Amino acid sequence: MGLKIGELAKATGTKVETVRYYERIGLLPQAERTSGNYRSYTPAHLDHLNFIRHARRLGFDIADIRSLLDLADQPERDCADADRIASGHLRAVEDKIARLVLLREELNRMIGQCRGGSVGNCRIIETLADHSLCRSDHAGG
Amino acid sequence: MGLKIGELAKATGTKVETVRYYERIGLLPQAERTSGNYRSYTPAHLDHLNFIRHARRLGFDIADIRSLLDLADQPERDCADADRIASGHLRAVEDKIARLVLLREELNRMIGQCRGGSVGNCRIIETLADHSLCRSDHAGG
DNA sequence: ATGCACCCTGTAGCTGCTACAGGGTCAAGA
DNA sequence: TCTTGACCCTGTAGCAGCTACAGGGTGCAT
Repeated sequence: MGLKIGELAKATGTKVETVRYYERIGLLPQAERTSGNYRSYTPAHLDHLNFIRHARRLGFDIADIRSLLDLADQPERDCADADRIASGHLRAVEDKIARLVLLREELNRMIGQCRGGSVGNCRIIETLADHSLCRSDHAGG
Repeated sequence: MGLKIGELAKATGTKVETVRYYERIGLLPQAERTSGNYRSYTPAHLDHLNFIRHARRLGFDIADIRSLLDLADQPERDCADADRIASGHLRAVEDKIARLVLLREELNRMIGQCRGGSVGNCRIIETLADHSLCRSDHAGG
């Protein structure tokens, strides 16, 4: 009657192993078993897993998803908790972007200085080997 | 005479365990040992580790750093190899930024729709639970 | 009876470290 | 000489979030 794990996986764009993993870590509730010991999933499981997958695609980590699922189960609770989790994640994403943008600039600078030729006078290798750059984070602050 | 591991670590802003890890995976050449079985590092090790740390700070992975170190050891080789590695990494960084920017927008939209109140009508939770969004990547492409 | 697609459990691997446990070494001080 | 304490050693397990086996069982069709 219920969905088999492969069907659930296909319906949500998840790998079978990942579904089992979510169950093992307690993110997805245990499924009933058939007489042959196959997992048998309900539409509620489908919703649950869709929620998880969507949150994962948005970059939420497992701990956050646990909290969000908890909240989703208690409709009377204050939305502020969900807001806090999402905003915290947004800030983390913004931080990551900022760090990557700096990185991109530094890489661009490095690559832009490479005028071809042999490794012996390659600016890329030189930059990486440069002593004065090696601990700029420590020297600077 | 040479540097002890703690001294090398301090001089490069690395943890002692990390230095041992780099040696174990063959990224940093083995050090001589003292009579008491302590590792004894040379200035060449210091240069080598500084190179590694700088490349790591720029986000290069271990495999790339291995290649870059290889290149740095062969000054007669064509710089294009170094350029290829660096440019490939740059592209990966740009990809990551692009994906995170999309993520940021989606998170912003989601959070912006939250008008407070109870979880029961929280747009954040609703968005995550929304079926139509759950496999948009499949549906759309 | 046989083949095949699917399911099961358990465990190891991925990246780049980090953090122990349980010991040994070495220089300084009492 | 003994002891303290900072350092060093090896080996192994843990983090996140899966992924990929090995080695077996189930269920349906032929």
